[in-house]
Amino acid sequence: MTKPVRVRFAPSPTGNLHIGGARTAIYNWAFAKKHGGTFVLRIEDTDPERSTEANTQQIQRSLRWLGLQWDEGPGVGGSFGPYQQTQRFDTYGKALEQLKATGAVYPCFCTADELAAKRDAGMAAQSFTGYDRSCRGIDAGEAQRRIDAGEPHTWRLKVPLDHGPVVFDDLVFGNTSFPIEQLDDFILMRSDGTPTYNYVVCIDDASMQITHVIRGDDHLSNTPKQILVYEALGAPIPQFAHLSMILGGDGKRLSKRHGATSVEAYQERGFFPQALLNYLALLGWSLDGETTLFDAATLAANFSLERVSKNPAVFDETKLNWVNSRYLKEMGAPAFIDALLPYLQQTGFTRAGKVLWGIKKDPSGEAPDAVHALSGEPATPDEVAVDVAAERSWYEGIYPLVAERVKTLDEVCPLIAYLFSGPTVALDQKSVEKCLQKEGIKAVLDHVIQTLQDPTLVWEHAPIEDVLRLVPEKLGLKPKVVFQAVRVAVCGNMVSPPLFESLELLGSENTLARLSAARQLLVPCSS
RNA sequence: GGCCCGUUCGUCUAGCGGUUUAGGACACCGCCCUCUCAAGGCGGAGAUCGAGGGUUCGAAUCCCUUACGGGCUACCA
Repeated sequence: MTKPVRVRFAPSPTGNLHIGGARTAIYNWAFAKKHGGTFVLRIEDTDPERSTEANTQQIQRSLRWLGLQWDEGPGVGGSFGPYQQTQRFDTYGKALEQLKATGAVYPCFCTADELAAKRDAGMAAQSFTGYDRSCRGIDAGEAQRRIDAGEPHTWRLKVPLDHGPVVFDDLVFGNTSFPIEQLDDFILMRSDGTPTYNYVVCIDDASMQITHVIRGDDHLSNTPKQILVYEALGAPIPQFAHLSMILGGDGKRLSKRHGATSVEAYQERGFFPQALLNYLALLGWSLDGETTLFDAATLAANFSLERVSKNPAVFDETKLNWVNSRYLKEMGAPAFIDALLPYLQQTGFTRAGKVLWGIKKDPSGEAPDAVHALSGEPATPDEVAVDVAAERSWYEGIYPLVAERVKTLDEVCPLIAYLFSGPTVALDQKSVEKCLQKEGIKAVLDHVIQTLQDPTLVWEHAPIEDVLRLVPEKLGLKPKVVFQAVRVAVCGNMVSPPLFESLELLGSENTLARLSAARQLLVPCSS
């Protein structure tokens, strides 16, 4: 009979949930699901300087967004709470009393300055730099007198010198061993009465009955210390699985200077949670070495720590983009428009009634020219939402135009801006020169206008294409010449989503207005 | 400095002593398709498995040494 699996993700709310933390959470979640276990969320907020409630909330939002719902923890409760360390200080105090009673700890009266000096000396001697255990030999009675006298002191673990190497079988790294003499009598309780990380993590994992500790490998070297605490406590030692870290493109630890590192940033940039989850899962784990696309359920059903890599992985946004684009191509128009709504609202694009009208407000100034050229009063998010609801099928028509052309949602609006600028469109100068200002283009536009003015023409992309294909034939021109001219005249740029579908969405009125405008441009003196 | 960990195409990885002329994916290059851009199809280039020693009939796979990278060495987590 093996105990039911209980794992935890224990972020410290000193920032947003970042890529590395998310991957740790994903593996913990998947491991729990795979074994029918419990996934616990615990907030490690013992550092009051850097921990904030806002970060605590943000981390939870990002986890939920990724679909990693915890079974126990903040917001959902559980029978091992509270799940925030700042609310568990009495537990740490009680455990310390137990350790005092068994003589596993001792008070240390060394000051921070004294410790620093000792450390420097050890460093200079090029040897062991841990605590020299000078207070370990202080007589118990004297120690008590000094404590009673109010002398500041910390509580250190009395490392059993005759212990022999601390060994454990890491589920990722395998058998790992640390010489006992390398472990110093580290502090469990600070002089201000707050507990240290290596202490509380043991108390919490023990009292929450965590069976598998899956965490970053920056904790690999801390593990022997923690094992000593478990032993002093007489508590069962969980299984450990350490995860190698995620690096930036330069091989250095991933940090802000590599660009976006928070889950929230990727959410804002238009990545899908399933795609991020999928990509992150692949950073250090593989399903079978062949499969790259899978959903959360497949991950949960197949996850295994044995297949977790020991090597640090470089975070490659290009591949994330590709994974995201695959999800985008599969999702279908309804889901796409739902996901796109916030971006439309931010941009202020609306399709007010029969007249298309676009408004762009881009304070960052990073949007392409086509977007900048639009002007007018921005539509409010509510107006956009109302418009999208009212013109749902029109909006869904956008999906096939962009689904194979963008990788993330934030690329969509710049690409479709021309659909929202009504009877006029901003013309890209270079495109005009290349595709419009050429011999014979005026005649082309005349033919196109005439053709499209046919009142019997059904304004849908297939019939539009059928009649327009006749134009180059009649004029003895290459189709490309004709269609590129129309594209620039109507879409404003020589690069755009598919032409005939665009004309359909634009409607005959706007299409013809733009064609006429372009024709005027070519013949300034003509009325 | 000490201790611990890691090292397969540019990147993520498969590989757990012979089935490997080291497989897949992203990126890259070419061709096809084509109204642009994409997408898609087909094909290509790309790792002597960090290096050097062993063990073995046989090693990317086991052992040792070394180089490089990373972590811990805090009254941070």
